[in-house]
Amino acid sequence: MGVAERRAREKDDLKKKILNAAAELFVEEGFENVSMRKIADRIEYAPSTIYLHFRDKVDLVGSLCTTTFAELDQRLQEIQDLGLAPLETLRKSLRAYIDFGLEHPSHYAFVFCTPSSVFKAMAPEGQEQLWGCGMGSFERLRVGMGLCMDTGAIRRADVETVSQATWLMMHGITTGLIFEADFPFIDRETLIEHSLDRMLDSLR
Amino acid sequence: MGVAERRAREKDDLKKKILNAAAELFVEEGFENVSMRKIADRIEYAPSTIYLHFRDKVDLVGSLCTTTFAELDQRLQEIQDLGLAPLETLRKSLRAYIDFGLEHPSHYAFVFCTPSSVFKAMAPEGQEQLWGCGMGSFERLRVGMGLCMDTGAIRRADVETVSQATWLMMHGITTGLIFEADFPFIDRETLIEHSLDRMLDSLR
DNA sequence: CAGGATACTGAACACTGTTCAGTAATTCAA
DNA sequence: TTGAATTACTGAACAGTGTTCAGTATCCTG
Repeated sequence: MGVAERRAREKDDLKKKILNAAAELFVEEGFENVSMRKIADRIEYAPSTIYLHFRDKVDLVGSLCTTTFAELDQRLQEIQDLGLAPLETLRKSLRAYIDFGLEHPSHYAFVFCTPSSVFKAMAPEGQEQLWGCGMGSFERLRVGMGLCMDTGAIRRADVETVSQATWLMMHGITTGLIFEADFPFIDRETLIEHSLDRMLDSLR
Repeated sequence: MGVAERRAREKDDLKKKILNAAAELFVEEGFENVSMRKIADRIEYAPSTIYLHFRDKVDLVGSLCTTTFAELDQRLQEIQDLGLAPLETLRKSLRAYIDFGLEHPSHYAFVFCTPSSVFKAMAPEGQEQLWGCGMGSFERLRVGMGLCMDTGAIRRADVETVSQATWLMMHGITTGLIFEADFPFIDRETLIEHSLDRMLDSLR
């Protein structure tokens, strides 16, 4: 009775094929320029077939981003597992976050620079997954921040306030460097490291 | 021979009418949901008429944003004219910037969260104007920063580096609060003031 | 009043996301 | 080996988008 299994596998294969094609187009041309027809063309199926596997375009791209952001979570986990001093772990995590965003500008921009109204149309489960992914990463920041305070690496303050402000700044660096590519920024490495220095210094 | 003048005035009136209608729709529904047909409907003209006054949609919205961002520049000028201590001027300016962004989320998002490729299609003059507007504001930040160093209000450092990093952080606060409206942020006022405190403290 | 400039329009083109009736292929039961 | 039923997939259509352009209607000038 392996028929059902094979069928399910084939179904899943096509879903992955769609996601792959979409991912390619997404990084090649950005969200705005990805169309269902282009995706369908690339995998040689009719556009309507995609709708048998995804509720709509946002659901598809959202699913794509969930997968990619899981990678960020993994990277943060790995850094945490290194067992470094809390402040060092925190700094490496912040840096990893920024680097991740710059490596996946389309994904980052879609998740954080799309009006929330767009996501409201997503399937609740997909919405939950994407949201949970982001919240998981923020949770890591908050915990790391608390640890730094507990060990006296930074001065004691309201963890929530400090974490949120830190995320906002970090987000600004990422978003700014993604979209303002034409701005005459100084050397990117210098700019990021300087910003991190200041963000962490202000916590001491 | 006032005919030409009257005609020019009428032409300009219609242009303003278009801009007004677009501005309304822009704040009501955001960039994505503004369509040329909706604008045309609102002013009771055919969609094609708009193209007699604007090269394309980006040109129209860009023109809109240029006007709005001129207001920011004016606010910053006013703050500068108050003749306060350099550090106080700087802080008030940063705060004004954030407030401006939060008051005009659609404009801010369009200017800073739109792929630069989109602007490349704009008329060179409009592009120049919008760019100049943003650069003007940044110039103000840089000058203010330099003044703070000269008077010893903050420690001496590379003005360009410090200004760019500061803008990125400020931009993060603005963008983050605009798009992540669903995130359970703490009290907005507290969050902004705390962030400004830290940004400036790290410069002392 | 004729002729020319100007303002404006309607229809079309090529695209978009999305839906759904209908077809083709595959599997299962008799 | 058939017939029925489930499943997979498609083609055409709908309503929307930005944009173009031939053609009309209005106005101003000589």
